[in-house]
Amino acid sequence: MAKAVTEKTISRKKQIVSVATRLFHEKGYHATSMRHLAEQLGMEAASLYNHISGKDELLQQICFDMATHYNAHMEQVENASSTAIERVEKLVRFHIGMMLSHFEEVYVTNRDWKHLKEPLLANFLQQRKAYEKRFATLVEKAVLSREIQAVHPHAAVLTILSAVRGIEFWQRNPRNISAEQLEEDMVKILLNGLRK
Amino acid sequence: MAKAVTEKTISRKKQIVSVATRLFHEKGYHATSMRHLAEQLGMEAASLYNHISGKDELLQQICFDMATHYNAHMEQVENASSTAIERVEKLVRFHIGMMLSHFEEVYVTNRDWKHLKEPLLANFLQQRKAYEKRFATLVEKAVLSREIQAVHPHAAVLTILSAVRGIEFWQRNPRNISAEQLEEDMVKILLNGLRK
DNA sequence: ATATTTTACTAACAAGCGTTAGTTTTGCAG
DNA sequence: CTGCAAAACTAACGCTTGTTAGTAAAATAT
Repeated sequence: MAKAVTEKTISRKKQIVSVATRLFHEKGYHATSMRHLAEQLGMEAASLYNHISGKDELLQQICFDMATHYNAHMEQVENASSTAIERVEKLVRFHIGMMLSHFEEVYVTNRDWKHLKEPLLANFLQQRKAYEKRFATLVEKAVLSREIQAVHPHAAVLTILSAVRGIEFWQRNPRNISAEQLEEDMVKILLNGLRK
Repeated sequence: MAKAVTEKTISRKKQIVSVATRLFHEKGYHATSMRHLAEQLGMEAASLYNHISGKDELLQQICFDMATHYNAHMEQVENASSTAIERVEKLVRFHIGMMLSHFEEVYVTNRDWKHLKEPLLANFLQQRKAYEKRFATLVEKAVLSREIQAVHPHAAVLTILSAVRGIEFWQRNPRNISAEQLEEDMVKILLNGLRK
């Protein structure tokens, strides 16, 4: 054999996914063409197919990478020794942190997962649903132990997850307020909103 | 003259915009083709151009309709005789109501405004920015009159607007919880979160 | 150094896109 | 009933899309 699937092969592929993430974020999945993507990488569109099977795969890589990342963190939070409300706060801060440090991937996943193709679309949706369920269970525990007020756990999760998503507006216009203050204010509103 | 621009002409155009809204919501702006849109209306793609100038115009109609709607309501709230926090609550409930009653238009506007073409894209962004500014001013007044805790007004607006956007997840899966309870829980979390 | 594999290239495909031109049908006004 | 405008049709345009085939260059292993 000539070269195992090591370093450079992988790094080239990762590079492609990385640039694709940026373009998908800027223009959206369907409005991004393989030719434009190739151009940004200094190559021809046809050459991309030496590294990936098709445009689909790029979106898959992004979305399922995120899903795996989220699930891994959820496991970690569930296994930590904390009160229920502390776990919820950890999740809130994690999601805020992801929006700040992995903005483009999160953004693309949130907006373009709809364009995944069918066996994987169902898989993705199921993972997302399961994640929200685990999140809701943690909120429910905090309600039952009277650490927070009586809200429907699903409504709380919905509110939290989407509030955090709003950081995308801040990313477009980050001058008014620092990332740290945004995080603190957002945690303040959401956690104080849940408390009694 | 044969027929003024009345009833039927307008209603046909509105019908087109209405179906386009549904398709844009389902598939996104770029993934929706004029041929598919026409098919859903029982006509040929070319016939659409007797009613609209192009695909762009459909997106414009949707986005600027929403912007006008929002601005009109903002004016109404500003002129109402209420405390600052009451105004904020009115806005929160208005946005929740819009997500529930005009879901598809709001969704498409939120996601696809990026694809507006240039003189109008700038116009839209400026309107959006101005709206957020007016919203933030109301929050700031509530902070200054000590009705709510000291948060950065922009962070609060960001949190509120995006939390409400999360109703799109509920729309996909409305069995777990009623619209009314969702609204009450969301208002509870957000308003209680703002209060001291 | 040679053999082998990986990666890039050029050229082209079939399909789909938004849109226009020209024509026929429909439907209301006089 | 006639005339005219609105709204549908067919056909086609130029262009872009994702992707494949075949080949040349580059990089690696022995």
